[in-house]
Amino acid sequence: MYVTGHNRPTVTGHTMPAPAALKENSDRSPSVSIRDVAREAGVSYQTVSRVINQSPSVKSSTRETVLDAIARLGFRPNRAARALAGGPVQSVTVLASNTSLYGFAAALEGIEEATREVGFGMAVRVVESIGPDDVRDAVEHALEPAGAVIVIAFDRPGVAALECVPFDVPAAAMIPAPTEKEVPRRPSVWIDEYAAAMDATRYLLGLGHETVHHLSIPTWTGTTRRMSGWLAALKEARVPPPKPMHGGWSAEWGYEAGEKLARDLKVTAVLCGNDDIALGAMRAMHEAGRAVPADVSIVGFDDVPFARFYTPALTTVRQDFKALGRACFATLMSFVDPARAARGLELPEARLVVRESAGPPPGAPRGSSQRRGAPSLAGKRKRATAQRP
Amino acid sequence: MYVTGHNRPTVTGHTMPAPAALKENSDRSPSVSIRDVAREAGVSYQTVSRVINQSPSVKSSTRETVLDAIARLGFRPNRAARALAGGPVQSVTVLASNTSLYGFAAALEGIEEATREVGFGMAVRVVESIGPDDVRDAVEHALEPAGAVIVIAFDRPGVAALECVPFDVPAAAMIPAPTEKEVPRRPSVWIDEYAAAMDATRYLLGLGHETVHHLSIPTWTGTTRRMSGWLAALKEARVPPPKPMHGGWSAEWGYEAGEKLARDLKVTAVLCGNDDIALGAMRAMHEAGRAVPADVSIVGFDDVPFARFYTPALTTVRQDFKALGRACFATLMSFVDPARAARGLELPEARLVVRESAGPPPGAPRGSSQRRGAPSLAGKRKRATAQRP
DNA sequence: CTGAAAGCGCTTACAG
DNA sequence: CTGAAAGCGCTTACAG
Repeated sequence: MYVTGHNRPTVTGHTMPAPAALKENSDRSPSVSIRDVAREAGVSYQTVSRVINQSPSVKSSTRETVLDAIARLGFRPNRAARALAGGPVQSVTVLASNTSLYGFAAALEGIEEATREVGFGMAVRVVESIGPDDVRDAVEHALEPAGAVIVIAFDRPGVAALECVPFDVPAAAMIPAPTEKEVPRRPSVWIDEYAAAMDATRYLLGLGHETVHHLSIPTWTGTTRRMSGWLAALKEARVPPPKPMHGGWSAEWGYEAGEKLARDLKVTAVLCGNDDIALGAMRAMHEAGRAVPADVSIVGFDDVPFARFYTPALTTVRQDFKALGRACFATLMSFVDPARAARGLELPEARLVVRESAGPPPGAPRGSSQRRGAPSLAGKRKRATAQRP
Repeated sequence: MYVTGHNRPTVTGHTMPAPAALKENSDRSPSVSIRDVAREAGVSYQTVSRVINQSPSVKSSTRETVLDAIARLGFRPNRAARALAGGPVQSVTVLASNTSLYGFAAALEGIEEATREVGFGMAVRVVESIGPDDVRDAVEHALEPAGAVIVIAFDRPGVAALECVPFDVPAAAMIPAPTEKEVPRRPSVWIDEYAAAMDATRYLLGLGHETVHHLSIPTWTGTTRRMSGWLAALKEARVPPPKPMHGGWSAEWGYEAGEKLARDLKVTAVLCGNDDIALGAMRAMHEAGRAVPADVSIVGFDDVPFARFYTPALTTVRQDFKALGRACFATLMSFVDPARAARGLELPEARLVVRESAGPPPGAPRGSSQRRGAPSLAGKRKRATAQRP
């Protein structure tokens, strides 16, 4: 009895309005060209071109006249023509393996905003991890209409895509923080989560936990900056590091890993590679009858928008992927159109946000919970500049 | 002591590789044109054009020769030129007020997949709700490189954007399910959640709740199909409907609304307009000391990927926005390129997914919990076709 | 089935 | 400061 039964199609198509209706609604002819504007303004079409390209060498009175004509006619330049005629780059194609996971989606938002502000278009192409050929295909396909490329290279497919972008195409990438000696081969931006991961681990240790386990995000270099920070904090406290686990980015994987960890009663604190993993791990703990944070503390990474609404609210490390997206576009612009590139961008650092999912270990003596003191949570910002060495 | 202190810039830019390096990595000259291919293949460039456009009127041996030359030279057609020369539409611009909220992001994913499959490009432009002029601006801006437009018109800014799309531009929209008499003015797709909302409400009533409250998503028509379904189930049970609340889409708003509801001890069941609102409401209940589902039952809408990992796992109504995105692109294609449009698309219906966040009201007599029987949860699918009446 | 023409709407040089 | 030329890489007709 609870089953739906519509009489209406769930997907419908309606015929396009009749041509007559079309005319009424468009207040200008489909194609007003610069020649039309030129005629209207009584100048040559080259002058119109100069005006729309903000050329400084146009008398201001002429400019006014042209601008008026443009407004009257509702003219807007044709991007295809501009691109074809060798005009400046006006669009970016973003290559990513995913567009809905938090980090990716937020980065995309940042890029979109930044492109919009300077009148760029933004195309998006998902690159799946089928194989090198497919990646190359995807890249080439994506490049066609685009002037420039941004690759979200947080994961394997992303990195593969980045490597397939021909070097004659202006490109910038968002990458995992490289280690000290690594030098990205492309203009790149990243958030270095080393210090924040160290903070988070110290915080857990400070709460009285014997050790801290780590559920890592996937890595193809065998390590991540998050992992290094975790390791460093453990080393600092002379605690032998437990073997980190890794295998996926998702809550599903976090759940599976959490199930394993839940069986070991000595596990009382887990630093997760991202909030999705943390959510899955919390769920697994709950199902195993291990209360969070009473029995086991969970700390995430990223601070997804919903983290503060979880129960318990998730203690996590905040990262500003949106700002990172903007920064990436800015560094791309510094090559493509230096004059218009954003300068002195502020990229907030990753920082620990303490909420409810971590606490003292079970049976910890009262007072040991602040053994090493609580971390400072004041928003620390650092001025970072997209620079060209 | 927990404060970060990097020595490395968080944002870096690296110089572009030297021209020499560029050459090495690009296995073809930057611009191989159809004329180059024609020369290589020993045919005229028109023939090349025919081959890349899958014209049937090319001798297959000629086609082979040309395809060979294309592969050898690494030729790929220039989209700008194709568009300018009046070639067929090859790209879509998606207009949306948001790209990261679940429904929007999932729809975008579906559109992207569908475009990729047919070799279309996809641009994305966020339309902010600043004012009609800005929307029109955004639309016109977005249209430039694009051949066609898809508007995600779930909310006000989306609807405003849709209305600004000139009728001479092929466009399709994803809209809230219209009421019986409404006739969308554009080719549109939607999910009708009436029946599922009714199911959910009946389910709650069946659990023994006196009534069901509703935290609605924003609406500009005063109602939604979700609300109608909720109302219908209440009416069916002869329960006078409590006044629905609305004000936002977010967990923040759900939290605020939940705080108010938590004060009223007679509130034992809440149907939320989406899962974010539900998450916020659950959190508010938790903070108010009202256990979910022991004291109050919460049901969401959408089934976001994390709903099953929440604690309690969220009982909600699943909607397939990704499929909706694909369907929308398919209906657009049926106008733009009927031959290549996907047919007989399957769009899963919205359906209730029972998990843990709803249960009998506090103090309910044992056995009343199934008063009206449990809903069938079997996946019901319905064949829906993108049709042109 | 294939070739020669004209042109899409712009932008760069190049002239004055 | 402004105008006349050539051409970006393709696609449509139109011819044969």
